[in-house]
Amino acid sequence: MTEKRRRRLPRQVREQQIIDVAVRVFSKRGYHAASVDEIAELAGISKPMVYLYLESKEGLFIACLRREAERLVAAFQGAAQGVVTPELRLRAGLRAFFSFVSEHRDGWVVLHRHAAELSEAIAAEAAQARRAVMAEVTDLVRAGIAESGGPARLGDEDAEFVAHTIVGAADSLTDWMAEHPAESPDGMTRRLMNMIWVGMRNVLDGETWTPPPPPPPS
Amino acid sequence: MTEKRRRRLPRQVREQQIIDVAVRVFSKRGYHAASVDEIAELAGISKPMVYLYLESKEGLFIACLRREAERLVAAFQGAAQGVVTPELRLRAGLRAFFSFVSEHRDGWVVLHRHAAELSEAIAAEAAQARRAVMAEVTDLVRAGIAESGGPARLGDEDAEFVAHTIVGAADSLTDWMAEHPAESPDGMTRRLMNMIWVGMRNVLDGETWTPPPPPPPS
Amino acid sequence: MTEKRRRRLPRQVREQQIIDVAVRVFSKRGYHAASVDEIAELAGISKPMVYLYLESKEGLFIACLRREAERLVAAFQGAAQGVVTPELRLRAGLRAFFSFVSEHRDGWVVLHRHAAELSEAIAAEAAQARRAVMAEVTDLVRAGIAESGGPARLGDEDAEFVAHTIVGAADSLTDWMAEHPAESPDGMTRRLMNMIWVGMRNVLDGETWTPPPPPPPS
Amino acid sequence: MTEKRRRRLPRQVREQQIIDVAVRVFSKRGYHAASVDEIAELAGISKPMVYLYLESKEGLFIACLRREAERLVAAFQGAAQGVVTPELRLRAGLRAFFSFVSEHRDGWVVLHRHAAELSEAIAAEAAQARRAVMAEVTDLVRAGIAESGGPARLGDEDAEFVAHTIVGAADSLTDWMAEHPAESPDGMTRRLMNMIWVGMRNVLDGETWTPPPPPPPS
DNA sequence: TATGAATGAGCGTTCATTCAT
DNA sequence: CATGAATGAACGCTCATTCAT
Repeated sequence: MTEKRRRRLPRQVREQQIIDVAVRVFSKRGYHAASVDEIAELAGISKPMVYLYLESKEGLFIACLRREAERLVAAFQGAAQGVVTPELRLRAGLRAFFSFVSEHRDGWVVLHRHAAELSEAIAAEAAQARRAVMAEVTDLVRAGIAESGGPARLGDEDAEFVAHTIVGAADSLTDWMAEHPAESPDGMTRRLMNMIWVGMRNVLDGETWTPPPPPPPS
Repeated sequence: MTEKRRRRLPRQVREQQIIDVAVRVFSKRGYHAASVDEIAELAGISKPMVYLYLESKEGLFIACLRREAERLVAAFQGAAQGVVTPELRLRAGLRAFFSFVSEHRDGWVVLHRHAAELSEAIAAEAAQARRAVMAEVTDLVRAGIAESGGPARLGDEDAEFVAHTIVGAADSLTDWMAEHPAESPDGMTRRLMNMIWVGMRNVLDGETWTPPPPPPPS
Repeated sequence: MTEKRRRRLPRQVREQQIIDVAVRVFSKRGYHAASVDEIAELAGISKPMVYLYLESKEGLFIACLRREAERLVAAFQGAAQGVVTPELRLRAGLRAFFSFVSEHRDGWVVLHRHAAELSEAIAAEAAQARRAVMAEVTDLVRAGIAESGGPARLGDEDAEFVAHTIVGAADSLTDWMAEHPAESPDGMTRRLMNMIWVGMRNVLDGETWTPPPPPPPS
Repeated sequence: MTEKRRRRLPRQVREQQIIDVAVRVFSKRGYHAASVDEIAELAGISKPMVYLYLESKEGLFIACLRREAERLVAAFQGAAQGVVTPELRLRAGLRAFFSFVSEHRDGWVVLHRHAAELSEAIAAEAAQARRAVMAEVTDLVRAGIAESGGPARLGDEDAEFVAHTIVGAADSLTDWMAEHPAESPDGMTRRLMNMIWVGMRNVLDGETWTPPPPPPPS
């Protein structure tokens, strides 16, 4: 028998093991298609342990949500640490995001791509987790423009609009990144900064794009 | 029997009725949490009819996927019809997208936000549906820059990068839009154009954003 | 294969079959120890049918409770039909009870002997079923004494006390009866009437038993 | 650690503590719905202790059964101690019963109202416990009638019939008593003696109640 | 003496799917 | 064209019981 003898582990360790596995499985299958059986088996324990420590499938999923949200927020905050110019702070944030997704793709999927299939109870928790992430970005944006001499009248609306644009773009680009494995988080960041930095300034400065005049008939 | 006798309807009509309901239900519940029972009941027919016409739950979902993808692609194509300048074509495409989501939110959700919970068979179909949409946008982008005197050497990579950015931003902004019901598709489009048009030109022209020099020590 | 081909039966018939079996199983095992699996198997159908028709294990048990309570109350009422003197009405009621228990022992067990293990939801239903039976007896008692020239001041309390005595005695005697199979419902009734008729008159007439004086010391 | 450290207690004490709790829990929930987890927690010890001392859930229940039966039998015997006339001995026994139920309702429930849900092994034990109680009452009845000049030919059958009547009535009256909290064991006893004493004499003397003649037609 | 860690087995429930009419 | 009747298979969850310390 090559089977590993299950060693008795203290609760905290087992709990993290379970959550580690659960994030992977939830990410791969989605909430409903994931089965507690599979999670338990991959974690090398029996089902009742999962229930003993995490209460229910819902509880397990929420634990995953919370941990991954905390990790991502921590990544943001760590990245901005000590960076002074707003431009560079945004860059650092984006780089942190792309690094996080590179290294914790499952975590990001669990956090961001399960809205449709969740029970009301979980949906609330998920919304809050996503709001926490979005808030970090919004802060980055708002602080950025404020410090860089932007208009004081910057509204919440505009900042949130920009944040949604950036997060959505970044999220979508994780797919692109998956198809271009050579691309590093640094490269992604440079590309995306290039694409949005100027536009962001436009929006936050209140400049408005207007349709060009129709070309003169030849 | 006061109950209304269902009239016997030709197959095509019934099929569309079923798909209409199914899109709503799949959108609200997600693929796994949606039950064929509920769909049949809301469609006012018995379960075996669903299987007679759509083969299986998977078949039903795929039918939904295809129809909504077709509708969205058609919306893009209709919007670009007769519009000459690339800038305006992009604008028209975005406006079509936001209109589609405003009016067919369920369709968009089914198309775009169920990646995680799908069986392999469906996932392939879904990926293709999304690729079809992404291809439309990529074409818009590529054509745009080509006509507007952009570099001939424009790589597929860059165009796809930009397309991912735009689609991701637009997708994410549907959430923002849902929280700001006063905003019209036209308004959304102007805001987003403002944010990305210049950056897109930068990227496609090969200009690169570089980190600013560190501020001089005080 | 001697296995009987399951015939397709209309809902009402199947429902009664299921309840028939369920009463037997609940009676033998008690609510918690009874398994829906066993009930389904003995009924010759699959588990989902039970849930389709009876909603849940609780629903199934409540259906049993209701049907048996109705049957017993009907037996009481049928027995009293056309009997004029109160004494004979009580006798008829008791005879009906003993007949019911002889022929539907399981029904009586389900009705009367499961108080301890029921969920709050079911306990309420069970209490009501038992109250319905007790009410029949109380009426019998009250009507009896009233017509036979008993005191007008007969209180609800006394009538219920007597009813409890009679029902409790009769219930307990079903055990005795089970150990004396030769005894007929008629015989049981005569024995029990003999035992309680006079005492009942005493109680309802307000006569009170008093401890006899201590025997004179020798 | 503000938590009180459980003191190590000698086996006998712990055992009684566990049984105390178990009687309460079994009474409230019924045998199957009661969980060893709950009992252990309420007893303030860990589950393995329960198994160490009582072997199994069955063993625990049987221990409860035995202790409560012993207590009730002791109560009967203590009550009859030194009472000479049979009438008063019966009265004393009934009073002891009602007192016991007033003070140990849980014990009585465990003893008497769980027939339906017990495993064969336990059912036998429970039947024996109930028989022990019934035997006490039967003795009371038999002794009573014998001493008071009743017929020598008194059969076991009759005595047991009477005992069943009395025990069943008394049991059922515990419900009535629960709804009339003002009633004391003494009051219950007087009421019940009033109701059954004469009838009991009738039965044991061999007198038979006969249906009255039909009323003359008017 | 005492317990935290762990599990095999089973139960209530649901769901996609099919059969017979 | 249309459906009421029926089920195999799986899933979430719990429980009595034991092991290792």
